Amino acid sequence: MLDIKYLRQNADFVRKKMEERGQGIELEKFLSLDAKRRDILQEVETLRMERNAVSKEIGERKKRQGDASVLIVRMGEVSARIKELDELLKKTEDDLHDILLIIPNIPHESVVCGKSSEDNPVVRIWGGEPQFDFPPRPHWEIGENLNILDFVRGAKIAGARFTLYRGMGAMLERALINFMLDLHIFEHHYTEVLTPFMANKESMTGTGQLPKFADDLFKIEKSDYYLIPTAEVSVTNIHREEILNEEDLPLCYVAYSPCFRSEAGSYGKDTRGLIRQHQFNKVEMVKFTVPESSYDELEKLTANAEEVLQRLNIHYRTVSLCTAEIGFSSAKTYDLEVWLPGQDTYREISSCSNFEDFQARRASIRFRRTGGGKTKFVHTLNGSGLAVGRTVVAILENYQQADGSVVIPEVLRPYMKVDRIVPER
RNA sequence: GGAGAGAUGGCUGAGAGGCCGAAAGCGAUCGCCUGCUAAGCGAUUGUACGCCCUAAAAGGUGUACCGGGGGUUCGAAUCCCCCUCUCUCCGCCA
Repeated sequence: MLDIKYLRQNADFVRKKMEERGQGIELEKFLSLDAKRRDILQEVETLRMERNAVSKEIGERKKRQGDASVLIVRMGEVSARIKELDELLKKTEDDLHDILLIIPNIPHESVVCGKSSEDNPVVRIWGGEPQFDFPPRPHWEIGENLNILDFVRGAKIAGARFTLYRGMGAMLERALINFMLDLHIFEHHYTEVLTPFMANKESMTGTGQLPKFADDLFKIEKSDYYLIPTAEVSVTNIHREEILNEEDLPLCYVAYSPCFRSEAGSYGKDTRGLIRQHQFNKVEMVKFTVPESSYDELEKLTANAEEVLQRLNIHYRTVSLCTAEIGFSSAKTYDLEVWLPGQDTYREISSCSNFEDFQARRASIRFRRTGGGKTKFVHTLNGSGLAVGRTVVAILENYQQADGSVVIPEVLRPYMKVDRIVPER
């Protein structure tokens, strides 16, 4: 959510930035509602001032056994008018709020203006494509041949876009979760949290999933709960409606969670394999920082995510999303795209974003400077570190062997107890 | 699921229709005092929104806020209704 005063005073600039995003917003409606709200507020507050003064007078007259009936009658009228205006005010504020909640964040000045993923600048490339003396296969073939991924039974149990992991497949997923958590906890010094996997409407609104993206979420029937689409929701909302101390910042959390996404509107896209699932595992990093250091923290966060791929020794590149591609709540986002030889392409495996105060304002997450002063909104950041299912994909495809086996990356062997997954007889 | 108790500022905790943005204490900030530290003394000490002033702050002023929403009343932290959450007991349960 943008600052209402900022929006009022910089309407033209915001309009321009939204056009860069490819977003039209209802600025005129916002401005007229905003003006209307202030008109009503002035009238109703003047009336309240009168009511407060006269009510006091009534109390004093009654105490002195005086007659207050004329005043009481008049205040009855004033109160009726206040009630009328209050209703109008509430309606106006609700309408205003509705508009405010669906305006995206303003992209940071370093974000390039673009129209599609073609325009995302590549900022780094790490490693190189592995060479195969056989045609590399896609992970779904590798996984099925090894009998570690069962797409048919996953679909039987739940439906399309669900997968059953089996044997070393299940263990690989679990090893990756632990490897990533251990790295971020012990070497990058994040605090581990394990959160609820469902969240309420307030939390979903706080991080920006609601109200605009309700269709992307799974909602639990007959309740106010939604399955989280990312741990970003539950972790960021840890501090919703809190005032933090400057000396405690930055707060850095890491959380494992399953993620649930309806994938509405992506019918027919990535239907094979693990790439696009209704449920997938992710290790997520979340930071709460002071405004002046949030972009430094974004670089560190991105480096922390990249470290996972480097330790796994898998080729990837880092891109900076252009204005048309960054998410609704984000001011700047780096995507990590991992190389998938079986599909001869790069695929997103992590997304690291600085939301500046956009989420903090929605969720009312503030901090107080050491030594006092006014409270300010923190900056929030998050990044996948990494999407676990897609990491399994990357390992299967990058570490596949001619005989159909898959070598386990060095760093995972302590977790896996084996150095290779071989086909079952 | 049943029965009961509660929710007040950064924290603890009073207040039970008007004198309440709210006692007291703690904490914090500033100042004084003290050859260190501790103690002591004095002052200040919420948030949001509007308006005035301002380049912007500061400042002034008004309104709202005592878990959330409705109601009663000239007037509600206080009375009534609904909801949420917390705690205790019973039942059920991993």
